[in-house]
Amino acid sequence: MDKQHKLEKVLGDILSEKLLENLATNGRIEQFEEGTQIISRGDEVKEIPIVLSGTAKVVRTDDNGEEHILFYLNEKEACTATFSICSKAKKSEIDFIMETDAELLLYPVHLMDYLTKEFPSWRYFVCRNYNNRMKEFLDTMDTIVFMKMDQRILKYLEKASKALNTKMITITHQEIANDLSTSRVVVSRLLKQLEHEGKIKLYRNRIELFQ
DNA sequence: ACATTAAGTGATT
DNA sequence: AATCACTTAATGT
Repeated sequence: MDKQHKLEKVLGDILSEKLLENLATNGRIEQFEEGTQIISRGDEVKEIPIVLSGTAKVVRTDDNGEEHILFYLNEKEACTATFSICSKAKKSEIDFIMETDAELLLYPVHLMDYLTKEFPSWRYFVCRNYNNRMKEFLDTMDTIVFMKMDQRILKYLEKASKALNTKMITITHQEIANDLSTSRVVVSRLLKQLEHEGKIKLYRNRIELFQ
């Protein structure tokens, strides 16, 4: 199968004919085995990778050599981090590694400005990629907030306990939810969790604070 | 006993 | 974490 057809098959529904043509002539398609690393932090990025099949991961390695996965890229996805490098030959902030055997389209970075200028569907493609990342980002934000909510509830109870000068706080889950602008269900669940941890004891309309 | 309101749960997004 | 859709438990009348 020639390059043009392969690209058309994977990206045909989001990229225009002309753009595919350009990608086919200027880019190259290459197979990589699982575990292959094609970009390392500090490398000068000359080609932007777009995943055609398989999965790649973008990781950041810290000073201790610990790998932290930033995100995975599946087919039709390109690394947003490499977009930002754009025309300027900048150094990579990340490592780019194959999570599975994968096929990539590698496109010269110095031609990207041209793509952005000439092809609306390329701009759309870039936005779409940014969007995917943003969604992921919001998801992780949610989990971060989630992890903090139980602490917020505990703090809230301690504050109430101090203010009312009693360990037995008369309050409903709904009221706590309103004050912390979350839902009653969430409060109930986290309170239950705190109860299991032995930090509080639950009653109807009352919460006893240990400690 | 019955209705009302608070709290608990599982499944989904 | 939020929301939905129930279920269950506690209380008031």
